[in-house]
Amino acid sequence: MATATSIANTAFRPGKEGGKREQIIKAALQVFAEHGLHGTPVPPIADKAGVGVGTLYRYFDSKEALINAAFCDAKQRLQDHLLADLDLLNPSRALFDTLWARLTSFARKEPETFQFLEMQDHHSYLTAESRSQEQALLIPLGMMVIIGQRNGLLSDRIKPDLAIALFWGAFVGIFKAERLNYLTLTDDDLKRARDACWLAVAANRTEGASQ
Amino acid sequence: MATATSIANTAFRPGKEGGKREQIIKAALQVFAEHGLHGTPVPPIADKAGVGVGTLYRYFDSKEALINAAFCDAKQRLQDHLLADLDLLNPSRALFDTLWARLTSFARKEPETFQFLEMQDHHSYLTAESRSQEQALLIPLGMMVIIGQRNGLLSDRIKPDLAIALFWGAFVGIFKAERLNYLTLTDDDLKRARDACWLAVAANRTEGASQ
DNA sequence: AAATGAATAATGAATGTTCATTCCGTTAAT
DNA sequence: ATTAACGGAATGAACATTCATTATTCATTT
Repeated sequence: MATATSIANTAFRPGKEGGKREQIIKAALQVFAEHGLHGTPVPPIADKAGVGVGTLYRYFDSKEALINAAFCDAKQRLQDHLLADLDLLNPSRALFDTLWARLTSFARKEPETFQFLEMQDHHSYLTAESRSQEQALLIPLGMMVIIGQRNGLLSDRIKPDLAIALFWGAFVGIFKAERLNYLTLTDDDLKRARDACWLAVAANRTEGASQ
Repeated sequence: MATATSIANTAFRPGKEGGKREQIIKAALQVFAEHGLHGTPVPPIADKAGVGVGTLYRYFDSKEALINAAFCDAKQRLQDHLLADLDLLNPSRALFDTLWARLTSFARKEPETFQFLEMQDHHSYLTAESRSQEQALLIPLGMMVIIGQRNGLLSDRIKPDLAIALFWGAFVGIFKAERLNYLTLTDDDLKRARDACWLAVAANRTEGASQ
């Protein structure tokens, strides 16, 4: 057991042809998204990746390790896609629209990745390291909201974490509804949804109303 | 007189058919919510319900049947809790607040039930009948939104299904965030979140704006 | 009332299946 | 020819489900 582990760990050279690790992660993501984490056996993943089961275990110590790798990879890609070249310290309506557009294009281009990331049950699997990956997205967004509130752009009636959860939940909700065939989302629908979300979090002149 | 063994046994009142079916469904719900559908073996469910595995199979043909029963039961309870004595055909801000308050009290009183209902992976398990249960909640809500839009109370820029998905997603999102310890929700937070959601779906004078 | 036993309910060890992981014969690279 | 990568049958553990056995009920008899 210890021997196998060290072999897999020291494998800095993934065969002669790179990309196999990637293939496996990509395949894992798709199958996991479709059948759930506990729900998918390892062999189908290897199958989809076009490698043998034994090979898969050369690259990952266990199914759990594979899950964590897939999670980190997916989260990283989402972060890069969302935050690349974005000046979060200068919130504006345009910045909000950009974020929405990027979120949308991600959910459209990689629906399985998006679904995978929203699955409930990975949290029992994730290592501390995987969990911290979560923060890398949340913290910048949180700062953006704080600044937006200071600037008077965003409503300061709800705390930043809550605003993010609300917004994120709404976004996830409409794509989940589409996936389950409760509705279809046209580009126009997405724009209207975006504007509705903006109304929820933006500073609003009718605010002082008090509870 | 009976032996010591039978005395101990009769203390638990075995044999008599009491709400055993209910017990099992309730236990199943809790364990499923915690470990996921594929993730929970049947024996722990029987354990938690205080019955033997064989007994569980007296009441349910299979694990899948149990999942469906638990799902229908949970959905029914949510529906009853949300819609009881509610005049959905007369939408108003007050009605919206009532719905929110009921949703909140449900999520607070039965967090596992709420989580179970939002789990991604039941859909591959559900029978047609279980699925139709879904509609029993969605259809009345949809009607309410349609009427609200006709009345000028709700924005008609987004279609009813989308409004519901947005609102529902936001609600689920904030409770999910709380469950994962990304935030804590005070009663005040919940009211502010409610108001933010209202802004997202309510008719708004600044509407005609940008495309 | 107390006793009986046929009918019903409950049980958990036993069964066959599916899964994660390993192991070793084969293949490709140098 | 040597070494490392590969694949998939083989292995043992965990699982869903069954079934032979035990416990409980209750209508009937005494």
